[in-house]
Amino acid sequence: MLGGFFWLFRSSRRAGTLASPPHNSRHRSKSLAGKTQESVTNIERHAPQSSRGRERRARILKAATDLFLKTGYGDTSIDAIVEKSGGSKATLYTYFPTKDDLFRAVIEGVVSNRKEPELDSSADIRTALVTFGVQRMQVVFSRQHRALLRLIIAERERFPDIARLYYDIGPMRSHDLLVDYFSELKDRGLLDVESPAESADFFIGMLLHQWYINQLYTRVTPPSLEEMQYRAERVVDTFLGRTNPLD
Amino acid sequence: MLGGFFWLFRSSRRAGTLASPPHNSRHRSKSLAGKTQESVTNIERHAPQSSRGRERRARILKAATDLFLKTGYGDTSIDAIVEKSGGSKATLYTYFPTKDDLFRAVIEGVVSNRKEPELDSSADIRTALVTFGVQRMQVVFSRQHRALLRLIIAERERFPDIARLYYDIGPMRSHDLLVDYFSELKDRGLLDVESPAESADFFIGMLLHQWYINQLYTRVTPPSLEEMQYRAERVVDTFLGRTNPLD
DNA sequence: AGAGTTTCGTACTGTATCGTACAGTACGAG
DNA sequence: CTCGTACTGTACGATACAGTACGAAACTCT
Repeated sequence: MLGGFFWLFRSSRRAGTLASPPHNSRHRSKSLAGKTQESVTNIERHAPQSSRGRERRARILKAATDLFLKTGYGDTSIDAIVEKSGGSKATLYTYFPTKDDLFRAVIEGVVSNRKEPELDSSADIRTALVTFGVQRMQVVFSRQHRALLRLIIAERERFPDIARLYYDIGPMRSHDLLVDYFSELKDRGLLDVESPAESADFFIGMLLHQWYINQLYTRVTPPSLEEMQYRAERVVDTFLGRTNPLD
Repeated sequence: MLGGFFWLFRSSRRAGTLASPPHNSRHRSKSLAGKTQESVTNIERHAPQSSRGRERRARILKAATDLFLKTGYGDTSIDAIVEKSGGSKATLYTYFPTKDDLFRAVIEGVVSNRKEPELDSSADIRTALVTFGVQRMQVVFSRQHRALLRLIIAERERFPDIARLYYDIGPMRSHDLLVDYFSELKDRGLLDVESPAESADFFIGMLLHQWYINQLYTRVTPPSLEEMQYRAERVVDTFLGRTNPLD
C-alpha cells in the first residue's frame, strides 16, 4: 500500500561542480561546454595564473556574492558589481564570460563553503542528537544562509541544477545522516523506532519548520544560540519520550 | 532500550465538545474598492463600471495571474500579458496604472481566494486533527500554492507587505488555530500538553516540513490525497502517543 | 629599464522593457 | 443616425542592461 511514499528522498547523489546549464538563456550562449579548469591553453582563459589575477578574481567574486545575495540575480547589474569590486568591466569578463557563469561561481562558492553538521555515534543518544540539532540550526539560521535560501528559491527556474545541488548537499544530506543514525541504533536495539526515515522527517520538521517559514516570509532576527540550544533539547526530549533532561 | 516513542502527548479521554474558538477577528476584508456604482466620482478610476469593462479587467487579471505565477515578476513583461489576454496595452493601463499595481492585484486575488482549514471542535481529537492536517496539506501542496510560495519568497524585498499578508492569513493563522485548540483541550483536561504553542510548532513541522522544502528546491509532483491522508494519520498518532487509532 | 601581459576607463552596440501618445474602431444610449 | 465613451493597434520615448572594443596605464619578470 501507498507505494513510494517517501518520494522525496529518492534521488541520485550528484554533488560536484556546476557545469552546463540545461536552460537556454535569452542571450547568446557562448557554448563553453566541456572545459576543464586545469589544462586551459585556450585563447580565453578563465582561471588566473598570477597572484595578481587571483586577487582580482577574488575581489570580483566577493563583490558579486554580496550583491547577488542582497538583491538577487535580476536586480544586480554587472556595472554595480564592477563598481563595488573596484575593477573594470573587461577584467570581469575575462574571468567570468557570462553573468550566468559569475552567478554559478558565487553560489557554488557559498554552498560548498558551509560546514555541515555531523552525528557523533560514540556519544550518548541525547547528546548526539542535541549537538546535531544545534549545529544544523546554526547553519540554516545563519545570516548568509537566509539570503542564500531566498536566492536559490527565487532563481530555481533559471538555475534548476543549482537548486538541486543545494538540496542534495544541504537538507537531503543531513536527513540521510539522521536516517543512517536511527537505523544503526535500531539494529543495535538501542532505539525503538518504526521507520527511521519517517522519524528523521519528524525530528527535522519539529526542529526547523516554524523558524524556517518565519525567516522565509518575514524579516525577523535569527534565533540566538541559547534559543537554538533550548529548542534542540525540547525536540530531543519530546522525541525520546521523556521530559527530564537530567538522567 | 528506550521504549515507547513520543508518549509525551497523552490524550486522556476521548473527546467531548469544545467551544468554537473565536478567532475570526483577524479576518480583514480587503475591500475591493467600494462597488457603489453611482457614487464613484473619482477622477482616475481603476474599477470598471460597465459589464464590458469588468470582463476586460477580468481577462487581464487572469492572464497576468497565469504569467506571474509561471515566470515571476521580472521575467513577465506587460506585452506578454497583453498578448495573452488579447486586449490592448492602453486598456490594461487604465485598469492597472502600474506593473506593481497589477502584481499586487494578482497576488491579493490568489491569496484571498484560498480556503483555509478549520478545526472541528465537536469531533473527537484524532479525527479533528487528521482532518485539519489533510486540509492544510491540500492547500499548501496544491499546484497554485507551490507557484505562489516561490513568487512571494522571490519578491519579498520588492513587496514585503504582500509577504506579510500571506504569512498572516496562511501559516500564522493555521498555527494560531492549533494553539487555541490545544489550549482549550488542555484546560478541559483532555490533553496532557506542556506548551500549546510549542506543540503546535511540532505538529505542523512534522506534518509539512519535508514536503515543504522538497517542493521549494526541487521539481516534484505533489503528494496524492492518499499520501497526505496517511501522513496526517501517522503524525497525529505519533503526536498523541499511540499507534493504534482504534480504541 | 623594457618587453610582455594584465588591467583600466570609457565609449559603444544591440536589445528588452515600462509606460505614453494617438489615430482609428466597436458599442451602446438617445 | 448620431454622439460619446471605451477599446484597439501600433508606434514611440526613455531607460536599463549585457556584453564588446580599444587605446592607455599599470604591473611583472628578466
